[in-house]
Amino acid sequence: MLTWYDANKRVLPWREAGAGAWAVMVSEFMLQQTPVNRVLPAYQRWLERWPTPADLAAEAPGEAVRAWDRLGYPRRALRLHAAAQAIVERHGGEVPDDHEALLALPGVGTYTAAAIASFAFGQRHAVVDTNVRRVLARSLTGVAQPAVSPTAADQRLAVSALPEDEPTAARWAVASMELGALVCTARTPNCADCPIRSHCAWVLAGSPPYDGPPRRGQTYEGTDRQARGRLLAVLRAATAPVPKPTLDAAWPHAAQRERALDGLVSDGLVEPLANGHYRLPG
DNA sequence: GAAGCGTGGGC
DNA sequence: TGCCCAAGCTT
Repeated sequence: MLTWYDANKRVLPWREAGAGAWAVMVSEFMLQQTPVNRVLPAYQRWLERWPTPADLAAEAPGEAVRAWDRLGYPRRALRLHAAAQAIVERHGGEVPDDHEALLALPGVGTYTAAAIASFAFGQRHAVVDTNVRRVLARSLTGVAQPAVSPTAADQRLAVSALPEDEPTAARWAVASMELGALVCTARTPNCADCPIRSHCAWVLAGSPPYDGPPRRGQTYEGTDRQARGRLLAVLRAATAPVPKPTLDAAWPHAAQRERALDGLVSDGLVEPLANGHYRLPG
Protein backbone atom coordinates (compact mmCIF):
# COMPACT_ATOMS: atom_id res chain seq x y z
CA MET A 1 0.00 0.00 0.00
CA LEU A 2 2.89 2.36 0.75
CA THR A 3 4.42 1.67 -2.66
CA TRP A 4 1.05 2.12 -4.31
CA TYR A 5 0.65 5.47 -2.57
CA ASP A 6 4.02 6.76 -3.74
CA ALA A 7 3.11 5.95 -7.32
CA ASN A 8 -0.56 6.98 -7.31
CA LYS A 9 -1.12 9.77 -4.80
CA ARG A 10 -2.86 12.89 -5.96
CA VAL A 11 -0.90 16.12 -6.14
CA LEU A 12 -2.63 18.39 -3.62
CA PRO A 13 -1.40 21.77 -2.38
CA TRP A 14 -1.59 20.86 1.30
CA ARG A 15 0.66 17.86 0.64
CA GLU A 16 3.47 19.84 -0.95
CA ALA A 17 6.76 19.95 0.90
CA GLY A 18 6.80 22.97 3.17
CA ALA A 19 3.07 23.53 2.99
CA GLY A 20 3.06 23.85 6.76
CA ALA A 21 0.74 22.89 9.56
CA TRP A 22 -1.63 25.81 8.97
CA ALA A 23 -2.17 24.71 5.39
CA VAL A 24 -2.88 21.18 6.59
CA MET A 25 -5.26 22.48 9.23
CA VAL A 26 -7.20 24.67 6.80
CA SER A 27 -7.50 21.76 4.37
CA GLU A 28 -8.73 19.41 7.09
CA PHE A 29 -11.46 21.82 8.18
CA MET A 30 -12.61 22.31 4.60
CA LEU A 31 -12.50 18.61 3.83
CA GLN A 32 -14.82 17.69 6.69
CA GLN A 33 -17.72 16.37 4.61
CA THR A 34 -16.77 18.30 1.47
CA PRO A 35 -15.10 16.65 -1.58
CA VAL A 36 -11.55 17.57 -2.60
CA ASN A 37 -12.45 19.07 -5.97
CA ARG A 38 -14.87 21.52 -4.42
CA VAL A 39 -12.42 22.49 -1.67
CA LEU A 40 -9.47 23.37 -3.93
CA PRO A 41 -10.47 26.89 -5.14
CA ALA A 42 -11.65 28.08 -1.73
CA TYR A 43 -8.53 26.65 -0.13
CA GLN A 44 -6.22 28.53 -2.51
CA ARG A 45 -7.97 31.84 -1.93
CA TRP A 46 -8.06 31.26 1.83
CA LEU A 47 -4.31 30.69 2.19
CA GLU A 48 -3.46 33.59 -0.08
CA ARG A 49 -5.56 35.90 2.05
CA TRP A 50 -4.70 34.43 5.44
CA PRO A 51 -1.27 32.77 5.23
CA THR A 52 -0.99 32.44 9.02
CA PRO A 53 -3.41 31.83 11.90
CA ALA A 54 -2.76 35.40 13.10
CA ASP A 55 -3.91 36.80 9.75
CA LEU A 56 -7.25 35.05 10.08
CA ALA A 57 -7.59 35.79 13.78
CA ALA A 58 -7.32 39.52 13.06
CA GLU A 59 -10.34 39.43 10.72
CA ALA A 60 -14.02 39.68 11.55
CA PRO A 61 -15.59 36.21 11.78
CA GLY A 62 -18.04 37.22 9.06
CA GLU A 63 -15.18 37.47 6.59
CA ALA A 64 -14.36 33.83 7.26
CA VAL A 65 -18.01 32.94 6.65
CA ARG A 66 -17.98 34.91 3.39
CA ALA A 67 -14.74 33.33 2.18
CA TRP A 68 -16.14 29.91 3.02
CA ASP A 69 -18.27 30.46 -0.05
CA ARG A 70 -20.47 27.43 -0.83
CA LEU A 71 -18.43 24.70 0.84
CA GLY A 72 -21.38 23.94 3.10
CA TYR A 73 -21.62 23.60 6.89
CA PRO A 74 -20.52 27.23 7.40
CA ARG A 75 -20.19 26.74 11.16
CA ARG A 76 -16.84 25.21 10.20
CA ALA A 77 -15.72 28.67 9.05
CA LEU A 78 -16.57 30.16 12.43
CA ARG A 79 -14.79 27.34 14.21
CA LEU A 80 -11.69 27.71 12.06
CA HIS A 81 -11.68 31.41 12.85
CA ALA A 82 -12.08 30.68 16.57
CA ALA A 83 -9.35 28.05 16.36
CA ALA A 84 -7.01 30.60 14.77
CA GLN A 85 -7.69 33.00 17.64
CA ALA A 86 -7.03 30.24 20.17
CA ILE A 87 -3.76 29.42 18.40
CA VAL A 88 -2.68 33.05 18.69
CA GLU A 89 -3.72 33.30 22.34
CA ARG A 90 -2.51 29.95 23.59
CA HIS A 91 0.24 28.84 21.20
CA GLY A 92 2.03 31.98 20.07
CA GLY A 93 0.44 31.86 16.63
CA GLU A 94 1.86 28.45 15.75
CA VAL A 95 -0.35 25.43 15.11
CA PRO A 96 0.42 23.12 18.06
CA ASP A 97 1.98 19.73 17.34
CA ASP A 98 0.52 18.14 20.45
CA HIS A 99 -2.53 15.93 19.95
CA GLU A 100 -4.20 17.04 23.18
CA ALA A 101 -3.67 20.71 22.37
CA LEU A 102 -5.08 20.20 18.89
CA LEU A 103 -8.12 18.40 20.26
CA ALA A 104 -8.84 21.37 22.51
CA LEU A 105 -9.23 23.72 19.53
CA PRO A 106 -12.74 24.61 18.32
CA GLY A 107 -13.87 22.38 15.46
CA VAL A 108 -11.09 19.85 15.99
CA GLY A 109 -12.31 16.38 16.90
CA THR A 110 -10.63 13.00 17.10
CA TYR A 111 -10.10 12.67 13.37
CA THR A 112 -8.83 16.19 12.68
CA ALA A 113 -6.42 16.21 15.63
CA ALA A 114 -4.91 12.93 14.48
CA ALA A 115 -4.78 14.08 10.87
CA ILE A 116 -2.90 17.31 11.67
CA ALA A 117 -0.50 15.55 14.04
CA SER A 118 0.20 12.85 11.47
CA PHE A 119 0.18 14.76 8.16
CA ALA A 120 1.83 17.96 9.36
CA PHE A 121 4.14 16.65 12.07
CA GLY A 122 4.79 13.04 11.08
CA GLN A 123 3.50 11.58 14.33
CA ARG A 124 2.06 8.13 14.90
CA HIS A 125 -1.70 8.32 15.24
CA ALA A 126 -4.64 6.29 14.01
CA VAL A 127 -6.23 8.66 11.48
CA VAL A 128 -9.71 7.26 11.15
CA ASP A 129 -12.01 8.88 8.63
CA THR A 130 -14.76 7.40 6.49
CA ASN A 131 -12.22 6.21 3.88
CA VAL A 132 -10.08 4.39 6.40
CA ARG A 133 -13.10 2.87 8.12
CA ARG A 134 -14.21 1.44 4.76
CA VAL A 135 -10.74 0.12 3.87
CA LEU A 136 -10.46 -1.60 7.24
CA ALA A 137 -14.02 -2.95 7.12
CA ARG A 138 -13.30 -4.61 3.81
CA SER A 139 -9.68 -5.68 4.07
CA LEU A 140 -9.68 -6.84 7.71
CA THR A 141 -13.29 -7.44 8.78
CA GLY A 142 -14.43 -8.74 5.41
CA VAL A 143 -17.66 -6.77 5.06
CA ALA A 144 -18.73 -4.47 2.24
CA GLN A 145 -19.32 -1.38 4.39
CA PRO A 146 -18.34 -0.17 7.85
CA ALA A 147 -20.92 0.57 10.54
CA VAL A 148 -23.21 3.51 9.83
CA SER A 149 -21.38 5.70 12.34
CA PRO A 150 -17.85 5.46 13.74
CA THR A 151 -17.49 2.99 16.60
CA ALA A 152 -14.92 2.25 19.28
CA ALA A 153 -14.27 -1.01 17.44
CA ASP A 154 -13.25 0.98 14.33
CA GLN A 155 -10.77 2.93 16.39
CA ARG A 156 -9.31 -0.21 17.99
CA LEU A 157 -8.99 -1.88 14.61
CA ALA A 158 -7.19 1.14 13.19
CA VAL A 159 -4.81 1.26 16.15
CA SER A 160 -4.06 -2.45 15.79
CA ALA A 161 -3.29 -2.02 12.08
CA LEU A 162 -0.98 0.97 12.55
CA PRO A 163 2.75 0.28 11.97
CA GLU A 164 4.90 0.65 15.10
CA ASP A 165 7.56 2.83 13.52
CA GLU A 166 6.57 6.53 13.60
CA PRO A 167 7.48 7.64 10.07
CA THR A 168 6.02 4.46 8.62
CA ALA A 169 2.83 4.98 10.62
CA ALA A 170 2.50 8.48 9.20
CA ARG A 171 2.94 7.20 5.65
CA TRP A 172 0.47 4.41 6.35
CA ALA A 173 -2.16 6.87 7.59
CA VAL A 174 -2.18 8.97 4.44
CA ALA A 175 -1.82 5.94 2.17
CA SER A 176 -4.78 4.07 3.67
CA MET A 177 -6.94 7.16 3.36
CA GLU A 178 -5.90 7.70 -0.26
CA LEU A 179 -6.62 4.07 -1.07
CA GLY A 180 -10.14 4.54 0.24
CA ALA A 181 -10.58 7.74 -1.74
CA LEU A 182 -9.27 6.45 -5.07
CA VAL A 183 -9.65 2.66 -5.21
CA CYS A 184 -11.60 1.24 -2.28
CA THR A 185 -14.52 3.58 -2.91
CA ALA A 186 -17.99 3.36 -1.42
CA ARG A 187 -20.07 2.78 -4.53
CA THR A 188 -17.99 0.82 -7.03
CA PRO A 189 -14.59 -0.20 -5.68
CA ASN A 190 -11.91 -0.75 -8.29
CA CYS A 191 -10.52 -3.95 -6.84
CA ALA A 192 -8.58 -4.76 -10.01
CA ASP A 193 -6.25 -1.85 -9.23
CA CYS A 194 -6.00 -2.50 -5.51
CA PRO A 195 -2.54 -3.22 -4.12
CA ILE A 196 -3.91 -5.31 -1.23
CA ARG A 197 -6.59 -7.27 -3.08
CA SER A 198 -4.76 -10.57 -2.53
CA HIS A 199 -4.95 -9.94 1.24
CA CYS A 200 -8.42 -8.41 1.35
CA ALA A 201 -10.81 -10.39 3.58
CA TRP A 202 -13.83 -9.07 1.70
CA VAL A 203 -12.47 -10.05 -1.73
CA LEU A 204 -11.34 -13.43 -0.38
CA ALA A 205 -14.90 -13.98 0.91
CA GLY A 206 -16.25 -13.39 -2.59
CA SER A 207 -17.12 -9.71 -2.13
CA PRO A 208 -20.44 -10.32 -0.36
CA PRO A 209 -22.92 -7.41 -0.66
CA TYR A 210 -23.80 -5.16 2.25
CA ASP A 211 -26.44 -6.82 4.42
CA GLY A 212 -26.77 -4.41 7.33
CA PRO A 213 -29.60 -2.01 8.17
CA PRO A 214 -30.64 0.49 5.47
CA ARG A 215 -28.60 3.69 5.48
CA ARG A 216 -30.65 6.79 6.15
CA GLY A 217 -30.70 9.03 3.14
CA GLN A 218 -30.37 12.70 3.95
CA THR A 219 -33.37 14.71 2.83
CA TYR A 220 -32.65 18.29 1.95
CA GLU A 221 -35.33 19.89 -0.19
CA GLY A 222 -37.57 22.03 1.97
CA THR A 223 -35.61 21.54 5.18
CA ASP A 224 -34.51 24.14 7.70
CA ARG A 225 -31.01 23.36 6.51
CA GLN A 226 -31.86 24.50 3.00
CA ALA A 227 -33.59 27.61 4.35
CA ARG A 228 -30.49 28.51 6.37
CA GLY A 229 -28.37 28.07 3.26
CA ARG A 230 -30.58 30.41 1.23
CA LEU A 231 -30.57 33.11 3.90
CA LEU A 232 -26.84 32.94 4.41
CA ALA A 233 -26.22 33.05 0.66
CA VAL A 234 -28.02 36.41 0.51
CA LEU A 235 -25.85 37.78 3.31
CA ARG A 236 -22.62 36.43 1.81
CA ALA A 237 -23.37 38.18 -1.47
CA ALA A 238 -24.28 41.50 0.17
CA THR A 239 -21.71 44.23 0.70
CA ALA A 240 -23.90 46.18 3.14
CA PRO A 241 -26.35 45.19 5.91
CA VAL A 242 -29.47 43.58 4.46
CA PRO A 243 -32.99 44.81 5.27
CA LYS A 244 -35.37 42.17 6.55
CA PRO A 245 -37.69 42.19 3.49
CA THR A 246 -34.75 41.11 1.34
CA LEU A 247 -34.26 38.08 3.56
CA ASP A 248 -37.99 37.42 3.54
CA ALA A 249 -37.85 37.14 -0.24
CA ALA A 250 -35.23 34.40 -0.01
CA TRP A 251 -37.56 31.88 1.68
CA PRO A 252 -41.35 32.15 1.37
CA HIS A 253 -42.38 29.91 4.29
CA ALA A 254 -42.51 32.50 7.09
CA ALA A 255 -42.44 30.28 10.17
CA GLN A 256 -39.62 28.17 8.83
CA ARG A 257 -37.73 31.25 7.69
CA GLU A 258 -37.88 32.84 11.15
CA ARG A 259 -36.81 29.61 12.79
CA ALA A 260 -33.88 29.32 10.40
CA LEU A 261 -32.87 32.94 10.92
CA ASP A 262 -33.05 32.57 14.71
CA GLY A 263 -30.86 29.51 14.42
CA LEU A 264 -28.28 31.34 12.31
CA VAL A 265 -28.20 34.17 14.85
CA SER A 266 -27.81 31.83 17.82
CA ASP A 267 -25.05 29.99 15.96
CA GLY A 268 -23.21 33.28 15.49
CA LEU A 269 -23.41 33.09 11.70
CA VAL A 270 -25.68 36.12 11.41
CA GLU A 271 -25.69 39.38 13.35
CA PRO A 272 -28.96 41.31 13.80
CA LEU A 273 -28.50 45.08 13.89
CA ALA A 274 -30.53 47.58 15.91
CA ASN A 275 -32.13 49.05 12.78
CA GLY A 276 -33.68 45.71 11.78
CA HIS A 277 -31.00 44.91 9.23
CA TYR A 278 -28.84 41.79 9.20
CA ARG A 279 -25.25 41.04 8.27
CA LEU A 280 -22.47 38.51 8.65
CA PRO A 281 -20.91 38.81 12.12
CA GLY A 282 -18.54 41.75 12.52
C1' DG B 1 -26.48 8.03 21.01
C1' DA B 2 -29.09 10.50 17.99
C1' DA B 3 -29.90 14.62 15.66
C1' DG B 4 -28.68 18.77 13.36
C1' DC B 5 -25.79 20.96 10.28
C1' DG B 6 -24.88 22.63 3.33
C1' DT B 7 -23.95 21.83 -1.08
C1' DG B 8 -23.15 19.74 -5.35
C1' DG B 9 -21.50 15.92 -8.31
C1' DG B 10 -21.80 11.23 -10.13
C1' DC B 11 -24.10 7.20 -11.40
C1' DT C 1 -34.51 11.18 -12.19
C1' DG C 2 -33.61 10.50 -7.63
C1' DC C 3 -30.48 8.69 -4.54
C1' DC C 4 -26.05 8.15 -2.50
C1' DC C 5 -22.13 10.03 -1.08
C1' DA C 6 -18.25 13.42 0.55
C1' DA C 7 -10.91 13.86 4.92
C1' DG C 8 -16.80 15.23 10.99
C1' DC C 9 -18.00 18.11 14.94
C1' DT C 10 -21.04 19.63 18.50
C1' DT C 11 -24.90 19.42 21.53
